[in-house]
Amino acid sequence: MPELPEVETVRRSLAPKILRHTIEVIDVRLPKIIRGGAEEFSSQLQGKTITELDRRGKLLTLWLDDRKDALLVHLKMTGQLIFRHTNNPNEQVVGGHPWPPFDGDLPNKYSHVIFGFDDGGRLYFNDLRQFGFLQIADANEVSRIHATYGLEPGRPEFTLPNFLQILEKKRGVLKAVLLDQRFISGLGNIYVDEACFWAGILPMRRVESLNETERTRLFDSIVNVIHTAIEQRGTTVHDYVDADGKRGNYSDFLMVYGRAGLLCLRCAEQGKESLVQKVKLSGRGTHFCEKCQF
DNA sequence: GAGAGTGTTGTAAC
DNA sequence: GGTTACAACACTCT
Repeated sequence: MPELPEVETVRRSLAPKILRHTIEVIDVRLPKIIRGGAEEFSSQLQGKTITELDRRGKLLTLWLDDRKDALLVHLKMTGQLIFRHTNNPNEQVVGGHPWPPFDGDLPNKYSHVIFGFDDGGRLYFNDLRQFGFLQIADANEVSRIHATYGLEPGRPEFTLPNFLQILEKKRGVLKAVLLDQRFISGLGNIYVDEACFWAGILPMRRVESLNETERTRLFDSIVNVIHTAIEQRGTTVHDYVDADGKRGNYSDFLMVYGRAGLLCLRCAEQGKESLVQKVKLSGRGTHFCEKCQF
């Protein structure tokens, strides 16, 4: 599940490969993946150079040429952006470069959009569940979309005072609040559960019931979880890989997510015994330890 | 082999 | 405004 650390890892691994390179060929194999129509999409991208690679929350923004338009990419649940240099001599040559692309396992049946770059590089947008999308937007539209995203861990504005200030206005179940991208952007199911664990707070608590100490612990936990997860190049549960096709290592650091029925590691460390619980909250599988989260 | 579970986001309905 | 349900989808697990 690509959340902030995964999308950031894709951004970092992809940037050196495509920045200042020009898109020569676009192959849209599943038109419904393109928001706003596949025909215009291809004609608008043809011959454009990627000049900047931004991220807002879980949304990637690939700026084109003079920053007038951008290519937006959302990976949703199972999307991948994998880059390869072609090495198959039997490929047909189109526009001075081999086409169609083929490199070992790619493209596969989930490769819905393929970009061919001027240096022979290939960018594959794969998506098993087809929830992700690609979209061309002009600078105004990009600003409007970016503005819908809330305070973001890792950015300078993500300070304790700012966090406390916006939390003050929120009501409802903590899990739902933390998943709300308009409030805090970038957290998904995995990191919400992990942050709540580190903060020692139950995700089913209502935010209005949290005291200042708990709110501060929550802030610190979000910062630490996201920071460490980026350091570890994200979490791979099923499908997530970076632009090199590599898996993320934060899977080894998970304390509650995916550990239902297993011993709580923090309790075990303190000589206590408790099993990680799993319930459904806000429509999502929610993991916690009932002994060390309150 | 049927059915549930997996989770992001937008939308509808309460 | 919070909350729930559901839709998009395909694969894995029970």
